[in-house]
Amino acid sequence: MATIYDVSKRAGVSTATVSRVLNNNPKVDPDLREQVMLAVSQLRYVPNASARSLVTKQTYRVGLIISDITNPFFAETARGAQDALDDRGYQLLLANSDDQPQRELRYLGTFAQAGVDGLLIEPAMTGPQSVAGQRSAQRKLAKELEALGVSVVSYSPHKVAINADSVGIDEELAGFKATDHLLNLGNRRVALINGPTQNPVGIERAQGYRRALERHGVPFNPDLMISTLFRQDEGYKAMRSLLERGLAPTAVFAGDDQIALGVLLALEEAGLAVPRDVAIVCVGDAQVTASSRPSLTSVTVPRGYEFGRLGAQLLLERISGGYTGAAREVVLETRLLIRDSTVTGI
Amino acid sequence: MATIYDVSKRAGVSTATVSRVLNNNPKVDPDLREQVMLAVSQLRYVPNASARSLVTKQTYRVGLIISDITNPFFAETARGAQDALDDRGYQLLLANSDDQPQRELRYLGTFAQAGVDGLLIEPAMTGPQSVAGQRSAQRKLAKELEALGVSVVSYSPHKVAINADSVGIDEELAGFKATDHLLNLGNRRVALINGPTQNPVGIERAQGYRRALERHGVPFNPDLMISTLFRQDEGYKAMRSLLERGLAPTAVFAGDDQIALGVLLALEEAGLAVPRDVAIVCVGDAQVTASSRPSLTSVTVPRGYEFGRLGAQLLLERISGGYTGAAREVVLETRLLIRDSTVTGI
DNA sequence: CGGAAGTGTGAAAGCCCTTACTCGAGATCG
DNA sequence: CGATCTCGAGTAAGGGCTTTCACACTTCCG
Repeated sequence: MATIYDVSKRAGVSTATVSRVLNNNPKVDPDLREQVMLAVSQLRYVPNASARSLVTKQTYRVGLIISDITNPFFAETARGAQDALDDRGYQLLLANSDDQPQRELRYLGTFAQAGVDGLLIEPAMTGPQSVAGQRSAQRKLAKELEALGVSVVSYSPHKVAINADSVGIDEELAGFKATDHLLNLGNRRVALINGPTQNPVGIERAQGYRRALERHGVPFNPDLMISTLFRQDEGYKAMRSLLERGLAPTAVFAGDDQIALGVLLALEEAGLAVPRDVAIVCVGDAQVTASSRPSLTSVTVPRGYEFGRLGAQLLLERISGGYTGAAREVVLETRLLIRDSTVTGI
Repeated sequence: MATIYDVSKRAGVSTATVSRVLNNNPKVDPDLREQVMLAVSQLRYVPNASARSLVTKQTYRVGLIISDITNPFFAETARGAQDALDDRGYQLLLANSDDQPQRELRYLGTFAQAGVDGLLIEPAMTGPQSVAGQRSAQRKLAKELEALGVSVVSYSPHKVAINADSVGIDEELAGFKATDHLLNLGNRRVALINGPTQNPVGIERAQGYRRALERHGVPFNPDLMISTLFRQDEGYKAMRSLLERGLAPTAVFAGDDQIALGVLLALEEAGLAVPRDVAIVCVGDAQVTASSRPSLTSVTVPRGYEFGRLGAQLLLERISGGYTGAAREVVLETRLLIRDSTVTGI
């Protein structure tokens, strides 16, 4: 591997000049610049990123911590983030927390050591402070995040650390809209099959669910609320368990589109018609919910791609020093799309 | 940020000793070791990865170049790879090539500069040498790969560079099996809706398709072969275009499960029954193809997760010097699963 | 035409680690 | 008990790059 020294010798200049050329410093004689470029290409010289980072304190690397890349939403998030980062020459490091706080913390450490310039994080453990145990976990994360000393953008409606921007949707409202729709259609036995109990997104959607029930004067029935994972197979299992326990609801609010897909499968298997026997609403992606059969009524979330892209952009602004103000909270809009899983024949 | 020097001062030892402690060098007095550890935690010291890499020439970073993380198969691949790497303290850098050779090459450069220890790559442009234009592209990739000088594992049945291991399936055979099944059922107008023309996987599946046609004495009809992307929306469009042009086949071999899902949608929309009017086979994931309605007959590929995990393991063996031999080719088995999209009432 | 100001270049320090190599002290042996 | 060996710890030399600072050379103005 050729070094900057080799290049400088070949081009007959100092390493300082080579460095200037490589960094597009304008104060370099065009002739010399050309000589240097020539030497660079002849030697197939590639600057050593470690050495460079050592002095500049910049790594051009950003960490992304999500629960699971296998979830299509996060795959899109990753894609959006990567595209945005790539435009500016940044690289993306991937980590899957599986929604486990300790894994999240571990990756935080790993990234700290690797020296990332910034961090995109979908926090596993921040939630409204009212929830038991959440508070200390949240504090811990915030502390770590601040100790890290890098820019942070979180995919959560909550401030995860001082000066950490966030992009998300109003999860509580989404949950409310979904449940409200089912109740408006006359349903009274409305089940909620949700993500993990400690997941902030799940928690808030559940709060919206309960607010809607209250609003409509329907008592909350704990038996009808199941916490599982945001995955198709888990949604399937949860719905089956409801049916097997003789708790069949007239409507299901599925925590996300993956769960809804599983619910659909379980109902079909049980010979129940959607929406005649059981109606389904979920919070999820417009495309995904449109292409299932029957199509799913959903409170649509902007595509994961948008989340990724936007988050990365906010992050880059902070990294580059383009923005140094207080934490920004970007709240994207959701919309109720009524489709075949709640109302037929539209 | 504290440095190793700060730690050494506080612990009353030399930086060398601190370094030894940090790297678990056994030749350190237990007392000193403890003092050092204490100082480390008091100062919240985190070693600088750049400085370390600069001297050790190791980055503990591995690059993954795939066409698109948004494809569930590759999301799983990424997950599998990340899990395997994580076990050994390695990090994963993500890049999406979109199957474009020039993007692939660009990322190769980026990774070279960033200094990865190894590379996992799903090559966009290597294919059988008989295909026009492929050969030079293939050479170029191989050359770059070798110039990079890092260990490489490719997700392709072809040797992508000297000493590059690979893990994949026999794509040609998969294509053959799928098409053969359709022909055995009596179909004669069998369409192929495939991935990009320059994609090696697509190319080979297409070769299997043609071999099966030949075997059954069915002439190849170029009109029935469409190249698109391995995506649901693209599969949908392709099927629609076939129908609109009055080229409706009696059976479709979909290049992958995503395409198949799109085809299914288009057929349903056109009021065509599957499999009565049109049968469908695809190469794809056992779960995905099982959960569509109707379920999809498919030549099942091992889960992306396995690919990811296996590839990463091979790579780590090479990186650590545990294996230094010739290129290994891991060919995973495929199996034809007959389901509702070709035969009803089983 | 002398001095001030401006310009492009190079020398060298320093970023934070790892790792020969050196050295002193204690253990071992004849 | 002195010579030899062991072993743990420290010294110092880099690893490849950026950047400050000083320096030589032009250019410009009074």
